[in-house]
Amino acid sequence: MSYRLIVENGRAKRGRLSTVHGDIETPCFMNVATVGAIKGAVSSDDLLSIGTQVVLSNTYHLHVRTGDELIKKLGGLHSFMGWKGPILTDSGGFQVFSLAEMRKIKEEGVTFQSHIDGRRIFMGPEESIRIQSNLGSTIAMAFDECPSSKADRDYVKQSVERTTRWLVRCRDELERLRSLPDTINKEQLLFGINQGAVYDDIRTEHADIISAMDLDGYAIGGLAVGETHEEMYHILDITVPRLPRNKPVYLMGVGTPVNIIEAVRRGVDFFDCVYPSRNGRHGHAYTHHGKMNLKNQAYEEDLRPIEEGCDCPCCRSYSRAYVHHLLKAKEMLAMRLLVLHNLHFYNHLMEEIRAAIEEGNYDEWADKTIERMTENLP
RNA sequence: GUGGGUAUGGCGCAGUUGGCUAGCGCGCCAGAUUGUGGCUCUGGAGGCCGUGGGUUCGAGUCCCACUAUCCACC
Repeated sequence: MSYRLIVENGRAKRGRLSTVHGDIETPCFMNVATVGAIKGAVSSDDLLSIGTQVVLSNTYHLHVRTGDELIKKLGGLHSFMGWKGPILTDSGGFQVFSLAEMRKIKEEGVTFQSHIDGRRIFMGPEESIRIQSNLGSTIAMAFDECPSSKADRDYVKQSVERTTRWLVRCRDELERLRSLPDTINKEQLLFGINQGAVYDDIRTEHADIISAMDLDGYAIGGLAVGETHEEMYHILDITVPRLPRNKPVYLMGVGTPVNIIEAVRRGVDFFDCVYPSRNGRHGHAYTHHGKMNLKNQAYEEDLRPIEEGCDCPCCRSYSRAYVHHLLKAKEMLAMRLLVLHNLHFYNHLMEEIRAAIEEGNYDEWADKTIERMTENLP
């Protein structure tokens, strides 16, 4: 279990994280499968054909529906969903704050109501890690609080301090569980999460504190939640250099292709975002020339593939006009084809990013690619 | 044929006792969406109110005729 830096190009890193479920070439985009499935009728087999390296599932969602204990009993998440590669599980912290109602935050953890059936659930660091251990994911995320980007300074400060105390408890609990005989993944990794909203000093101080804990990786959370792109890039500029250079860095929930290219430039290794899958379900396709809305009338008679030269399962066989028709007819196949195209696009974008770093011309490649992506589509 | 009902944007409907630029849902045309509730939100286009006449300062609204359509009866 190790992260190795292969090539550096400015702050951009080309690395490899070796895990029990295989190597992850970084920078890497994790494909979001919240409840153990990519939404849009995409199977684990499909993922092999579109270059997926890592799947991301969610602690909160799997706990409130189906249940982590049942999944453990059935052999763990990997065998349950038929995916042999790495899985990262998000801790549920974000969902507790974004989905659940009537939550009460205390030092021990958070009491909230399930968005499924309204029942009261308590989740703290130990509960989150126990669930993630039951799921047997490759990488577990620390249980954190994601304060609103509009939260005032005093609140953010005390929230971040609590998140740090929760991180210590997460680490201790994972260490305890890893040594138990019936634990599914005894090599489970733990990433800590940096918070601090848009307050520079809280961000950097917190980065320093968690860096000293020698975790398997570090995430930056609480970004892309309402602040501007400039604010987000600024937080990366001041935070990433405080995190260990020889550990993977994960920017949570980000983002657009341009966001990712810019964040790699600032030293980020891991990404995840619902855009390719959610926007795919809603009719949007990502390309090297920007995002297109296939529902638009402009594509009604367009027999070209979504992107010339793309070898995804959609572009190989179907036209924009056909996808447009499927969307109008509300056929499930439209969602499936667009999600496959978008994830293929993201996964292969990361390949291009890795190649550019290896070739030593990342900045130049990034500028040129961003320019192309912000053109207006035909 | 007789009696009754209904005619308002593509579809389904609201429109007070006649009173300002005639509304709503769906659809259509666009735009948002960043650690996912197969959503949601925000804009926009589109109507000589079935036709013709009348009453009135003023008619989608009241009156007459016609046309179309629905229901019941013969």
